[in-house]
Amino acid sequence: MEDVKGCKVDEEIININESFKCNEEYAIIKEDEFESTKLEMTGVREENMRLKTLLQRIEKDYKDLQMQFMDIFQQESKKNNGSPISNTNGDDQEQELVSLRLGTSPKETKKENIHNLTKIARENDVFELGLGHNPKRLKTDDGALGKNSGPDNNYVLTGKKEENQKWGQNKGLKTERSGDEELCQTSVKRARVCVRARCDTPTMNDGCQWRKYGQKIAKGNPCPRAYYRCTVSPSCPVRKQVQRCMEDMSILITTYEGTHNHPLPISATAMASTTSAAASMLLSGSTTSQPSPTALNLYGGPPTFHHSDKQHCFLPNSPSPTPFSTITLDLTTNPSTTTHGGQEQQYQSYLEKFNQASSKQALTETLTKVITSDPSFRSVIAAVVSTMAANEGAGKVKNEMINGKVLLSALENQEKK
DNA sequence: CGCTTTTGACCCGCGC
DNA sequence: GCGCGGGTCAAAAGCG
Repeated sequence: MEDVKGCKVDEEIININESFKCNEEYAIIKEDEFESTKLEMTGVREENMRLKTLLQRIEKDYKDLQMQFMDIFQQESKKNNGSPISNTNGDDQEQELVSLRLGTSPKETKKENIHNLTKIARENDVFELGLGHNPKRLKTDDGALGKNSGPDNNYVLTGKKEENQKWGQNKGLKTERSGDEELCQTSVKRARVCVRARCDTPTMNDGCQWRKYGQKIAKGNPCPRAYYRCTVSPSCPVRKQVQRCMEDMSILITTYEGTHNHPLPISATAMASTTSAAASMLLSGSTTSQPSPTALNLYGGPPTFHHSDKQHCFLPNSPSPTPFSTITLDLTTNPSTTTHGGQEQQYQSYLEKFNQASSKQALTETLTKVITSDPSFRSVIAAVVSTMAANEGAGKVKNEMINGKVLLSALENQEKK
């Protein structure tokens, strides 16, 4: 009996010893992991510091440019005060001002622009989150990029007409605005950003919330065209149209129009900033009086320009000129391109390629304007940096670092040029 | 119950 | 003036 008990005790001792050994080994492994994580974190921290420094430099440059612009603007104002301002000059000036801000309507008064610039300068100290979002716009029209349908919209329109003004083609709608404003309205070039991407789902997940409000079978394409509204904010004028490409059903063509008048979730910022930048490039880069569709192939090769071909982009294909300018961002030629999974990376790569493509088109000037004036770019960086600050996990930090790196390298490249 | 989607009707501009 | 096509509305249906 005693022997049996002794055996059991021995067995238990052996078991305990073994488990102790296991724990010891486990502890050693964990310690190694901890050490390597610590090293990784140190690296990430160093990278973080480097990026912060770079960001500060960019911000400083931005401020300098802002100051220079303000100086020039003030000098111009003084000149104009000395002599009677002709309408043409005034308009030119407005246009110039407008071209320095993404999504700003020429209808904004000079005073408002000064006000906005001052605000931008002030905001340099505090980053704002949210892309393509510009709640501070005071008097804007709605619909195309840079427009807002807020309560201070001074259109006197009702129901459908108002709706048409927001999204439609603005065909001869009569408003009670002054002649001056009407003149501006007719000269406004509206931008639509058409994104072509391979996608096997009904819509591309761009991070934003959309509500479907209509569907139509468009002539020449058996696939129905779906109409979506942004539902993040009830007053948001942004809409998108989604349709499958007739030639390649795996390609989804998404056309965005309008600017979000509310903060966007971070997941939506990549697409919002890209479409915003693309639209800005189109609006300020185009010198033709007639809006001409432009296509950018973002995955290498020379950028493909094509005309308003409904096979590629289902935009209004009436032969008469419309107030819309169109830029097509083609994501379809990259063999690795798929939606979902690596969507975030895709957008980031997309941003980088967008920069490259832009330079290829000798639009560096425009892009520089975008970089220096576009709150969206600042917001992208802001979003990345604040996420880095907020996220404690090393993995998340690393991901955001990658995102930040892509954006910052794009900015660096642009600066070098 | 509230939100979203569906879908036929409607409006509007344009060409003939 | 009429028909066509694009875009939107809004009631009904669907869904969680």
